[in-house]
Amino acid sequence: MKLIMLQLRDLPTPEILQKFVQRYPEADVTAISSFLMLLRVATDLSLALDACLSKHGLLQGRWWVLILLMREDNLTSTPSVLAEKLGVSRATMTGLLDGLEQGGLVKRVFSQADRRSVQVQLSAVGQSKLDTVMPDYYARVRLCMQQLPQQQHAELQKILGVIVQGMPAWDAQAGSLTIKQEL
Amino acid sequence: MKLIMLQLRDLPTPEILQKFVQRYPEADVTAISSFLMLLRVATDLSLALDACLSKHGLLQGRWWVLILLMREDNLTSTPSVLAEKLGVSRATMTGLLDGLEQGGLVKRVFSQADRRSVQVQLSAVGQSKLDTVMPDYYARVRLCMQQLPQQQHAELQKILGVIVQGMPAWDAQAGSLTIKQEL
DNA sequence: TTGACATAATTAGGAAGCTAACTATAATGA
DNA sequence: TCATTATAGTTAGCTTCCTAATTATGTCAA
Repeated sequence: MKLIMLQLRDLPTPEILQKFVQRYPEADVTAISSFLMLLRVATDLSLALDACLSKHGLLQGRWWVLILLMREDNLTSTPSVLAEKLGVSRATMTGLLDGLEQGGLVKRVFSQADRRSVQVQLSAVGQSKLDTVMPDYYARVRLCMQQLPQQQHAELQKILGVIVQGMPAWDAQAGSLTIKQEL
Repeated sequence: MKLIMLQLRDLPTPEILQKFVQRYPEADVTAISSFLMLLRVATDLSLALDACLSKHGLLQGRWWVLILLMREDNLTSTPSVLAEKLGVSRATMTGLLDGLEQGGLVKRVFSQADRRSVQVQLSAVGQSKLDTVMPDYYARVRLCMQQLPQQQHAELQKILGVIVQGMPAWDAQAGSLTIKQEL
């Protein structure tokens, strides 16, 4: 499943929200505002991240692969596991690894134990690329978050946790409510 | 600029974060955790939205266009304005409108005032499609947010506002810090 | 008036994701 | 044992985004 988030430059004004509530009474203005702001801020952050990475000649997908490899003690993993952790298809991971291998940032090593499988290894060049990019990335994350006191971070993370826990409700019950709605 | 957010299924454990901090001392674990959780929750929400819309035969891009049109008093706008508000290129908007027009959800009307311009109008079919989709969408947003008390919504929106305001720092100063870092 | 520039929309071609099909290898069980 | 099924990775073809170029029209100032 492809995940494209649009930029939503134009959040609804209170007047517009009111207009929608009049037509659709089940709308909860507060919940909708939070939902839209969340999407909006996240897409802005993701765009900023893209811009930062592109200065270093990297794309987000390939960069996350490098990070996932660096997390491993032996700097090594397999395409399937990487795809799973990154939430992309194995086909997409093949493409990401092709790009990284071409740039010499990772190396594919064929496994003796299971000849279907491939070990992907972060190369010295890849590690060195991360050593250039990560300080820049971390500095930017720190800067754009620095107005937020420690206390608020905890609050934000708590709130996000609550939303995550509420997400199963999204799939589970909304359908039946809709049916009730349409009767 | 294309905006693809990967799913980041695998947030770093405290141990892994610690490992990264040791190599990159400028890393701020709290800020990074907030940053990653924010991206993670937003992508989950966006995926859930996709799933909801696809049940109604819609894709996110086209759906947002319908909403933008419905916000207008005369249900009408132009491709340029829609592209601007949605944060996509005009070329992409052409494609979105092609799809919507093919399904009869919008109508292109050539303007007499400015013959370069096209007026895009939400059709009765399009309005009726929204009348089916929006109650379902709003019900789901309400459900997945319902564990969050009103007070927390205000807190969340305040925090997101602070982050948005901090974002210029992302582009402005990180570069110089990086240079200092690399000396 | 008309030449230069600006603007609206589209078209053409490329990037990076997806699903489905394919190849090779491994595991299972009658 | 060996046919069936499962798994790892890749390839092929599609989608929807993008940028750049194109076409048509409008604006402005010499």
